[in-house]
Amino acid sequence: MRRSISLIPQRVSPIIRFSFPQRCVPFTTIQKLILPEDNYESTTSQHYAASSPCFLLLSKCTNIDSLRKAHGLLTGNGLMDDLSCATKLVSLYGSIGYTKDARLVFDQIPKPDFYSCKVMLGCYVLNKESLEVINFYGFEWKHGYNDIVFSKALKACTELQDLENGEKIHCQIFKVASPDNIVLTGLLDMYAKCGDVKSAHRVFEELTLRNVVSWTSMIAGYVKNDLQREGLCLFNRMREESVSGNEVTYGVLVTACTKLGALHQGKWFHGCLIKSGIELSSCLVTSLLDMYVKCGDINNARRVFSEHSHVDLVMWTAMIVGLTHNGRANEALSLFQRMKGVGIKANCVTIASVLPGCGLVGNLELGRSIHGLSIKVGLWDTNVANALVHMYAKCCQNRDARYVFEMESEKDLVAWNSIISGFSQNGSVHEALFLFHLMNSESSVTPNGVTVASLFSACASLGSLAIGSSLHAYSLKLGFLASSSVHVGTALLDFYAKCGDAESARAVFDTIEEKNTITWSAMIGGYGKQGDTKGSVELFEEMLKREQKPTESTFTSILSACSHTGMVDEGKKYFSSMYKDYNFTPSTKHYTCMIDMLARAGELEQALDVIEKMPIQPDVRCFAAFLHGCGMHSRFDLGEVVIKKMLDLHPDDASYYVLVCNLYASDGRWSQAKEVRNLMKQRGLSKIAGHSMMESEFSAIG
DNA sequence: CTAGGGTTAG
Repeated sequence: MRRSISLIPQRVSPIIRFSFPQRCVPFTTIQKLILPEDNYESTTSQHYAASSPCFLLLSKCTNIDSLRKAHGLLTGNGLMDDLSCATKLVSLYGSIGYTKDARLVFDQIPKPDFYSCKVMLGCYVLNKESLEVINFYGFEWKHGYNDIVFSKALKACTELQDLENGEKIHCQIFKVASPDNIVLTGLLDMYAKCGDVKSAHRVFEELTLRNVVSWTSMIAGYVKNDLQREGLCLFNRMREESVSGNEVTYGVLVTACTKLGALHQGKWFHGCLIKSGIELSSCLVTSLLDMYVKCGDINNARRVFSEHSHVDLVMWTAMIVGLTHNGRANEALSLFQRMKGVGIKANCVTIASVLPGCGLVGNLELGRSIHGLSIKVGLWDTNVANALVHMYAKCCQNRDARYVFEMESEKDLVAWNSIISGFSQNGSVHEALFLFHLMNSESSVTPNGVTVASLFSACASLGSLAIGSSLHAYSLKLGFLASSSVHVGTALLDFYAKCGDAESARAVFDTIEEKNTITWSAMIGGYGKQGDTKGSVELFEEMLKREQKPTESTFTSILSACSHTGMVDEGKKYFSSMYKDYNFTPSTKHYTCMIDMLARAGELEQALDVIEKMPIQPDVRCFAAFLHGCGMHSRFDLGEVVIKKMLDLHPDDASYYVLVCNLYASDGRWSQAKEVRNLMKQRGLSKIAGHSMMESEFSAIG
């Protein structure tokens, strides 16, 4: 059928016929809007007479200008009383993002029907205005419900994390309808995302028909709420019921492995994916990449990264974050530079991910330039600001940290924690404590476990038993330890251990339910610090028995414990076990322990042998340990051999000269010590004397 | 109706 302007007078258009000429609307305007003859059919609504000229006019409007023009035209001619026109207008405004205009039109409809209400709701849904969806649903909905309306309303609750309204909708669903599978899956998803896994599971169990989507949704719900093991169990059940997973399912499972640190299991899922021939979407590739890199399997991460043809921003970011988490911040930073070189533009997430790396390696220059960049291109949100605060603090730029912090209009919990933890770590312990005081007195933000964990480590470096133990009492009162969080517990344990109170440390250790390697290592180190090598060794053996995997730093703790009490044989055993059984490459720290251990025990030839044969460059601590041993055992002959070598290697570093001075002084050779001091002066070197601190006043533990 | 990367803690 030919539909053109010539048909209009013959169709149902008394209004047009009478009103347009009367109001002197230039006919050409409408002509221009309506004229194209193509695609008329495709823009018709099933609900309204396609022939309505108003509708015809509107169906040609594709941008805000033409729509506003048409809107004015219709209003001016009193055509807005027509329900179909008004509804179409609502839908069009909504489709191009003008929900406020849509609502204005909707509110002028004298008697909106079910369809027009649905269209209005659809506008909010389309533009992800979840709050409006809920408001509209709650207050204006008078026209009955159907599954689609329920689904949309539930989705809005999910996005808003609005469990309360979600529960109300749940009640309504069963009052008025027998919902279909899609509504029920939406309901399950709402509960899961709002953190109510129990209700989600109840809905899931009551489902008569479980498909991939409902299984996946339930598994994802578990994983989102940190119940990875339950998620994996459910996957087994799913397989028993012969439902096979799709790419979404595997994505969720891989994420579960990442959270568990279960590299082996994750690899197995990767294998399943390859075998099943499921195509790897970017989401899935990112999950795999994230899993490998966060589990420390950098090689496989790199393989996934380089084998994927379109590496997008999210993948780059995942890789940067993973490297940083694995103590490879420098590689992360160079990856960030490479990403810019490839022409991929960072967003807020990337910025917030790179900054911790800058703080970790103390790359203030890059940190500052990122700060500048994010201001210049407007990449700014709370997370970026918080990351900047922490970066500046880590780089000892307290003023800058404080500046960015003060500039934040709404300081959230993370903002306070960022500055407090940053100051705690850079040695500005009193500033950290002062900010904690401000946080309590001048903000509405309540501290959490992260806050006190930071402060515990601050107290540890201050050696302040008094402040630390009152903070312990405070934490008990506020319940930060009741949930037996590993983080807080380990920080507290470490605090007592570093203050030399191994007994209290052990008491805390025993209350931590889910101990991890860091917990064990801290306790092993705690015994060592107190000279209780037996305690260290026993705990280390127990750790192995419980199948807790030691890390490099666990070996540092145990080796240093052995060195304190001269347990040379045990030390040698653990050192060789470290690289033979656990495949760890010994670091300078490990070598230092060995040198210290041998030197204290008087095995100075062996110690010298270690220095000469170690595959990495010995640092100042290695030499210090050796020279200390030389002093202890009056082997100045060996000492002088090393001194010469050492000063040749590091002629400009004052700390090495100090070692030499100390050695001469320990033998009472003051004149030679003075000579070295003079040599330092000549070369323009100076060193601030180091000091250690320990509070002598002890108070009861709260 | 289900799926990817982020800031603070040991």
